[in-house]
Amino acid sequence: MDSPTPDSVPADELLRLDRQVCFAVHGAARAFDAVYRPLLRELGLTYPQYLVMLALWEHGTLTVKELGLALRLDSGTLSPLLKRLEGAGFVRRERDRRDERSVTVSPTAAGERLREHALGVPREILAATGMDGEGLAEMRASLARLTAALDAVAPGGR
Amino acid sequence: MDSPTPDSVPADELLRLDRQVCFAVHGAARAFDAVYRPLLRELGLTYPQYLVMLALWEHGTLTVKELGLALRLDSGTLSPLLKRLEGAGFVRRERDRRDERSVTVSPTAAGERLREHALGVPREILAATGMDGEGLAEMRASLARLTAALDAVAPGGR
DNA sequence: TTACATTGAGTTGTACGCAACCGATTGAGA
DNA sequence: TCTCAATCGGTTGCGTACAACTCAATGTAA
Repeated sequence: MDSPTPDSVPADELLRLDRQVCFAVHGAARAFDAVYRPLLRELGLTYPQYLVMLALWEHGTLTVKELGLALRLDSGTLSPLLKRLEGAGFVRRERDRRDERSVTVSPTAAGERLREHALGVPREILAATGMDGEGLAEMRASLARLTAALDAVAPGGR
Repeated sequence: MDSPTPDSVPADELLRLDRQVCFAVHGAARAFDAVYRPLLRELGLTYPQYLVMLALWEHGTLTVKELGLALRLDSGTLSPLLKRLEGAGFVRRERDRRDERSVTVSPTAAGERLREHALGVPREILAATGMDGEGLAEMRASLARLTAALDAVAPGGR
């Protein structure tokens, strides 16, 4: 499954081009972070913690494994993150009695209350992008295709 | 300068949508990392270190300040990173005699030799994206517009 | 020239993200 | 049943990234 690589372009040239592509993706990711940070700071969350809360608000209870699949994070990232969320009082962790290997994660009452304060975040983010729903959907689709192609090469997902 | 935010869409809905947008960007960035990692591992570089070397191969010598502007990284990230590159023997750091506050960074002979080994990387990345130059250029432009809009809200860049 | 603000690197502390590994639990085959 | 592989969560170590701070060097205004 080879791809269209113009062999006419000198590798020298590509040493600049390839940077711009991946560089643009990383730049956008960090620009997003910079917009999210002050908003989430008021909630006492970081962006990855916010993602976890979004998943829990939607599903109620998830195992660490399920969270990892949903957010593409492994236990090395999730374990300390969840410990901090638990320390902040937003989340409760308990061993699944039917499978003692699993740990279920659920929002506490404080975690549910936090949801109300988070409702305003998405609209501010949307406004900050300066794009409409259509443009964002299109970009999301493009990024999904790109990510899928990259994933096919490097197994990435956990 | 308000943006088109459809107030008809319930915030509830947005709590899922907004995740997908920013989430897709982060996902693509991490998928890129996963493809770069094994390639750069053979060179003894991480991706941010690779970016520094790209900049130095292109410009020969840069100050820490200039590197920070080019890569959007602050001294808190660059200082230890450059120290590791220096420890690996790819880079030389010296105080600028005309302005003792500045530190200039230059590739060593080993750093220059590394460039030859890095020439193959971009083509492999390009192939992994499964996209042609046109598609990538278009995506890059979209991401640049998005990043610019986000930067206007959160000063981000250092 | 002397205060004072500014600039440029560096350091510290916190939080991801990944690789590599560990221990306990569970499942599956001989 | 008994052994062994697979699964799940956790920990450690390393390398970013950012905020907040320090310190030396430089620029500027009185």
